[in-house]
Amino acid sequence: MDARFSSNNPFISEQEEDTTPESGSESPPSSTRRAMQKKVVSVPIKDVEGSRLKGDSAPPSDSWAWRKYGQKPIKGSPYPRGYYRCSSSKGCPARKQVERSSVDPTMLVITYSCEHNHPWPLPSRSHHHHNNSSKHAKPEPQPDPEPEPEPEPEPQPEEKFSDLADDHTLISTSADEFSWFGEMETTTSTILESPIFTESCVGDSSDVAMFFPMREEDESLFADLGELPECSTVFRHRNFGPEVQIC
DNA sequence: CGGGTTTGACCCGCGC
DNA sequence: GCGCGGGTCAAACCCG
Repeated sequence: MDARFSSNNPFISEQEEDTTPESGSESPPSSTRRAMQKKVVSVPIKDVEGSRLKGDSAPPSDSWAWRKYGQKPIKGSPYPRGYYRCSSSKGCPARKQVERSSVDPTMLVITYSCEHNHPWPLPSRSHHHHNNSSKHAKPEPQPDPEPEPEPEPEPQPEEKFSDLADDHTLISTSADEFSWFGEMETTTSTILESPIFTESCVGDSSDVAMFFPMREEDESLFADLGELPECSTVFRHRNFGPEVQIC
């Protein structure tokens, strides 16, 4: 497994493409085809640690809140695919699909989808602004009641924080995850949120409005993140520090 | 009580 | 035209 990690090349397969509006009754009569930016991120489930503990499709909850709205078994994959919608904001079109790699059960494939001109979800810090431990600040689902064949990838790790200590791993995960967002814009001193809120999807409704003021709270946000293993690690390694620019 | 997850059903697009 | 597969919604249930 080291090979995977050693592979400087992240497990991230970025690929943006315009997707026409899927079925869904969201835009029923509208023949408006919204170009959806799709990004696929693959991360070692190990990084996601909690996944196994809480559910198998528990993605590395970045700083955003996602609400699971569906799950379906995918043909060709022994694992089901979880559909998540951002619950950070009300009219957040951002969606996230989490599924396990059919080839690498140890890999978690997260597909982010966002409309070309829509507001991105914001850190759900408001949700966990008071969480300092490994409570439940994340939208992590409960134990996986799914009958997964589970090719037996990992033997039930005993170390829960060990992973957290693994910065390398985390970096590959979170960093890359956000990286794709950054690619939309500059990726120099921008953090995950910058690009996201900058142009990807922003400027729409009151939801966003409430986010702007948060700018100053960013520090607080990071403070919270500091408690979060994933985020904290990422930021630190990135040397980005608590400098977030929502817009 | 509120938020979130779960599960089944429905709908749509595409391929044959 | 039918079937398959994928995606989303909605109701019910559970947890905090």
